[in-house]
Amino acid sequence: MNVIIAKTLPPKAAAAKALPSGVSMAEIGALVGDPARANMLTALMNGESLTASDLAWHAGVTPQTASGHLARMTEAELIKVTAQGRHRYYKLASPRVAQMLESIFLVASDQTMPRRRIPSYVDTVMRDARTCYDHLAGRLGVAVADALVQRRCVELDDEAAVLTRRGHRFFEGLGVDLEAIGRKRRCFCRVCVDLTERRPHLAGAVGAAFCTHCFEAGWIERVKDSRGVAVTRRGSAGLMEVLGIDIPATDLRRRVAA
Amino acid sequence: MNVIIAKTLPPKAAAAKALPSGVSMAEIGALVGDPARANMLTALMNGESLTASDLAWHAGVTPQTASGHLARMTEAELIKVTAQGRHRYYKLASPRVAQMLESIFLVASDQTMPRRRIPSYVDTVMRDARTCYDHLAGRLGVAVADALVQRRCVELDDEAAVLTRRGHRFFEGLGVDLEAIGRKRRCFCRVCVDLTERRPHLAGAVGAAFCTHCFEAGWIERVKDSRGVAVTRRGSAGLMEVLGIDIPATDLRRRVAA
DNA sequence: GGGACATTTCGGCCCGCACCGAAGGGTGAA
DNA sequence: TTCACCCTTCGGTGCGGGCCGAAATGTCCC
Repeated sequence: MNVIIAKTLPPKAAAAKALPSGVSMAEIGALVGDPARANMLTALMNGESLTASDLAWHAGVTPQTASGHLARMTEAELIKVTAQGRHRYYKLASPRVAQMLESIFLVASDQTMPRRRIPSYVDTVMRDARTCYDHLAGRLGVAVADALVQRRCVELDDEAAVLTRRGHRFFEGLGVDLEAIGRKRRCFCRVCVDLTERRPHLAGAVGAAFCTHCFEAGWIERVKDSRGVAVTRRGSAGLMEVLGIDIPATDLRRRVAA
Repeated sequence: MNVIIAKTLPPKAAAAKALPSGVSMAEIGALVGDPARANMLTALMNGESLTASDLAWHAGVTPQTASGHLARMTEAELIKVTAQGRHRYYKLASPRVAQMLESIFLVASDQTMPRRRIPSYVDTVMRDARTCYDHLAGRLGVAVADALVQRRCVELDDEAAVLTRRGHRFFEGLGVDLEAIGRKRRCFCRVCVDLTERRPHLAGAVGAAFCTHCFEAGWIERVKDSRGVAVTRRGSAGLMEVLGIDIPATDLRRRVAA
């Protein structure tokens, strides 16, 4: 042990002693770093629970392979499982995990944007409207955010947003229970940069509450096997009435025909 | 194209056609998923630029191995390189990347918290005060945030924060140029959950501006080979005077002795 | 009870890649 | 020019882990 040691002390040993360090971060990264697992997590990003078989299909692997992946992710507490009959339903363990995936997505989209891919039909639906774990995204999400800003219901910026007094009244008028989610007077929301639109939309508690409202009011419906959502006729009318935004009802005929 | 096809269409092919999907996310995850690279990224999380050799040391690998890692991460635009003489300085490519790493860290700390590790001296320094890419964290960061809230300079919640009018005056009194960073009247900041304290502290533009001010005023100094920062005597006095918080100057003697 | 189905465990194959030693540009100092 | 140093590329080794086939467990339904 000489002076040099202090500088050349094995970093790995040092890292092992340290708290949340590169190693633990690497474990999470490695879990997300496999295509099969990444596809599973992506499929779970809409906030729903899916069975092991569903996830195997999304990942494009056999059930036995998927089972191993799911066990590892459950062990690491990235996902949670609830047994129900002979099915086992998996979902993301927490909003924190969803937020992490979201941020990884965002970085990933930075590099993949340049090399253009052929937009598929699935992409079109996704671009129009989709859920981002618990809130709205895509053109719909951005349009809603824009309308809320224009009506002075929220003020927003690159990093965060705040619900104004007028915004409170607006959501209460819609029947959204702000007391349950919002603190005292002020109610903050997180801002989430939209992958496809490259513009901010509303996330956080308020974004989630509005999204829930849209589902409950029958304004939007989940599209099977996709993170995309379809805007119903009633939703199109409702959005126009409430926010003055013109979103045509999603044409599902091509989807249905398929 | 029949009905079955729509359901049993090879998911991998579908993913290839889709936009930012599991595959691109997996690429990023895989990069972060290696211990050596994760340690490098962790080392870069303080926002500084480091040479290839420094990073090799932090990763605990030989220079030639590190070189390969750095090339891959540069290629993926996770980091940026600037040649300077015979040195090559690497730094994180963007705040977005830093934010992603931060969120991965947060998830990673959730799982590693339960199994207690022996707190090393490095941990102690880190817990007291450190930088989180461009803003303050640790006990210092949380104390600053608390003091600002108590003085009604900011209002904050789990997701975001907003600088009040009084807060504007406070920072202007400190000589921080808010015009450069803040929009009109309102100025938002992102909130970052502290890894060690498990409580929110100030991030975003305002957090970064305050951190910069602390460095420029000589209140804090970087600790070599660590993300930790040391509070100077002047800093201790300054923080007491300005925010009324009692942070003793960091005792570096043990560090110097090493 | 028997058969279909969901899910898991086990065993073995094999590809990818992290690692290092050796060697080759490039830059700076003597 | 020569040496020292930083960083890179190349070649070969070894291990981890993702994959599937086969088979076991458990659940639902007839």
